[in-house]
Amino acid sequence: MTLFNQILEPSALARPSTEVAPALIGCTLVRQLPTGQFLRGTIVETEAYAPGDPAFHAYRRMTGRNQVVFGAAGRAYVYQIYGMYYCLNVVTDCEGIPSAVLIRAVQLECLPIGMETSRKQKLHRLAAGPGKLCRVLQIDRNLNGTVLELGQPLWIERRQQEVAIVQTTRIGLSQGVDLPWRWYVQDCPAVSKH
DNA sequence: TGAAGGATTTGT
DNA sequence: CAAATCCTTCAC
Repeated sequence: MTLFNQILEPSALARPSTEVAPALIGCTLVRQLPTGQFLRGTIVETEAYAPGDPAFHAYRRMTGRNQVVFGAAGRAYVYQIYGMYYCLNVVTDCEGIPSAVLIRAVQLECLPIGMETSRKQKLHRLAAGPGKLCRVLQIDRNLNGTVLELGQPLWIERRQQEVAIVQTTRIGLSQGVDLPWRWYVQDCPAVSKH
């Protein structure tokens, strides 16, 4: 029996974020907790952030917070937002080119252990949004800079089936609002906003 | 050293 | 529509 699907080859992420973002739709995000428990979800919504993009944290210059997105592809960029949530990005493109893909929503495969009694929420809404996703997968700043590969706390597995993808503008921004750099699975109930 | 504001979420 | 909540960034 196969325990894991084939992980993404590193070269799949070493491309511009606007190519990687739609390519990640349908892939599986895997989180291994310190307890050893695996949490798995299908990526159903992404956004691209690229050089010259005024909405990007790396728009102006390298800082302590954003330095990981200037590095090589294949690491996690995790930052805190509004003092209480975290957002998970996948660093893409080549070293020296700030570039990342925000993972906005995943469809969880099953309810995490211990959540049965805590909340009566619909499974497909538990990770519908970048902040909710990090909350349920227990992703915080400790995972910033983590290499996304098998055996690490986070990794990504290749898409098994084709899905219908919709491309639109990004959400929640004050700048770069017209760039069509958001992708999501058509008619998917786990997407943050349809 | 301080102030402004944010790639969000939730409840009113 | 506003609060929650705190870190990052930029200005002085």
